[in-house]
Amino acid sequence: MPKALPVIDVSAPICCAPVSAGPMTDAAALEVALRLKALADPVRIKLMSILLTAADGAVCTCDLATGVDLAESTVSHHLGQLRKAGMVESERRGMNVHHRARVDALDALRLVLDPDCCR
Amino acid sequence: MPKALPVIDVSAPICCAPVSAGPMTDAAALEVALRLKALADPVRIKLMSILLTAADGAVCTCDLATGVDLAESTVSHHLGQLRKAGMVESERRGMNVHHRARVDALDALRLVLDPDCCR
DNA sequence: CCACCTTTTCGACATAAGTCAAGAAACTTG
DNA sequence: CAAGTTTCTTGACTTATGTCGAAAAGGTGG
Repeated sequence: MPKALPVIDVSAPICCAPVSAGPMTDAAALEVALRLKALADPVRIKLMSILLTAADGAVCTCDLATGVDLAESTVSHHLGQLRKAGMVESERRGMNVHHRARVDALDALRLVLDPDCCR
Repeated sequence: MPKALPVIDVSAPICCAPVSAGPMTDAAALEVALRLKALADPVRIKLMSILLTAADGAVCTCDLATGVDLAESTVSHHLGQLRKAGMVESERRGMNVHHRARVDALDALRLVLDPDCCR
């Protein structure tokens, strides 16, 4: 997998380089791929699902760990991936850290994947 | 990465299990993740981009290899991944094989990722 | 049937990625 | 400050993945 290193700030919402606006540059393709990779894991999809459907939209790490039935260190790792890709934001509340899904990032990603985006 | 094997027929368009329709089952999350994983690679994103913007919508393997500047065996591998995930369909035309993007699959995936899908 | 072209399959290799346990870090409360 | 709780980091391990070259498979035309 010898691939260019992810030196990109991928935590900001995707600017604009839809897959259907002409053949993509390598840089644009990498940017999109990095965000997709952050979501391309069953555990992380389930985490997003839990966050998106949570009552007040925010859930602490330990509850997420219970939700996906994995070690907390593993969940922390996955949350780090999602945060690095801008899909989740985290905020400390007392002893706990509450996480919430960034709907804007999800929307931006969906737009980039829209085949009709630029027609 | 000890994960359940992808024994799922992932080449059919996603049925319906949006991330925002309540906490996902493991099976649903896996199904979505497998399709995302197929797209979560810079080369494959660029291939999709080329296919989506091609004049008649279909491109042969060798032209795709030129487009991404990789060995044809590598491109064939990536196309296999995309095909297995239902993102591309391929058809033999004489000596060449022409590939085209499956817009329906892309649309289905975007719908599943829609936070407002079930509200 | 044979020479040639395109595509896929197969090995082999290097790198990336998911998982956990153990320990460090951040915070609260007595 | 000390004890307890939650979270993150680190290290180690196993498995998955992207890449290529070589060879096989599929198709065309003399």
